[in-house]
Amino acid sequence: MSETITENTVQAWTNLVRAEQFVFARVEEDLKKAGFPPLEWYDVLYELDREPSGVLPQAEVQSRIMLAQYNLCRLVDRLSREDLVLRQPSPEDGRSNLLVITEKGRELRRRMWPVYSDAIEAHLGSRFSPGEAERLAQLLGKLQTH
Amino acid sequence: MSETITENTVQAWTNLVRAEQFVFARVEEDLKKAGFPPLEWYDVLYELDREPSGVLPQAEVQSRIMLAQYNLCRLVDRLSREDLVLRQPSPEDGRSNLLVITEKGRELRRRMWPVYSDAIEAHLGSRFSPGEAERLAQLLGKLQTH
DNA sequence: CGAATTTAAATGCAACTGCAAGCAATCTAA
DNA sequence: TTAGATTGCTTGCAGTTGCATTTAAATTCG
Repeated sequence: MSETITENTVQAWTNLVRAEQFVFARVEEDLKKAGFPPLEWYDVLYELDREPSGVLPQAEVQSRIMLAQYNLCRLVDRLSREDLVLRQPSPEDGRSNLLVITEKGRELRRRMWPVYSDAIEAHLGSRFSPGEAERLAQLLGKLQTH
Repeated sequence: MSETITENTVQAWTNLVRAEQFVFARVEEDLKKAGFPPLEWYDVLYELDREPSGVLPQAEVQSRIMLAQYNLCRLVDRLSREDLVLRQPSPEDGRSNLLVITEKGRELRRRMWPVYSDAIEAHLGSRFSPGEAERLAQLLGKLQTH
């Protein structure tokens, strides 16, 4: 038997999907216009750059950003082809890769951030009061755990 | 010069993207497990099915669901290959297609809905009180206009 | 120990997407 | 009216994704 579902829930679902697509597309568009790569590149560079060592196991990166294993594998192919990241065999675990951010990778991330943050502000932040943004973040936070 | 951006805004952005990906993936997974096609198929069938006539111009469908023109074109290829939708030349405008939902298309949409709504309830609705769902929908609604 | 399982990563294939270009019908404005 | 722009749709190509499978290393457990 099918569970009951309220109109509010359906509306929240619909708006969640639409709002995300809408805002995401605009933010990526702004980055692209500025000559930058897609956001998933930023996500990987960000995770590595905020490690003081600049190193993380590939599997750890995968668990932090939301990307299937084979997709991260191929994203790392692209990143290392551009010398933004190095892929090294782990000395501790023969199955594992270590990803190392390069200076070029750190610099790209650094240059992307002003454009990225402006885009977030323009397409999301500017539409909310501080209290609303906080409340939205808090409500959305409830959706991200099993 | 780069605009200022607040921590709350960044958090709202991050949670928006993560929550949407997280919930969307789970809802699609449930549909797939039940042997159903991707959600975009539902979106098209839904727009047509709720028209009493079951007919809409392709361009009108495109403006209602969020899909690039060439992607809708190819989605309609797939839908019509499965006899869920018919693509007819418009008698009014020689450039335009009319999309017509078939009985098979209506029936598929009807069968998908219980699985779909259960998934929305399980992955989104059940995590909120009615007031929270309403508030979330309202906040997200502010993001969907130019 | 050592066979069976699990984990990390990579890859061939088919399907899907984005981009740029194309075609044809319609609209616009001199 | 008619040249030029716009609109609706399609398509070739290159790049990306999902799925299923493979390889190799590490872990589990009888």
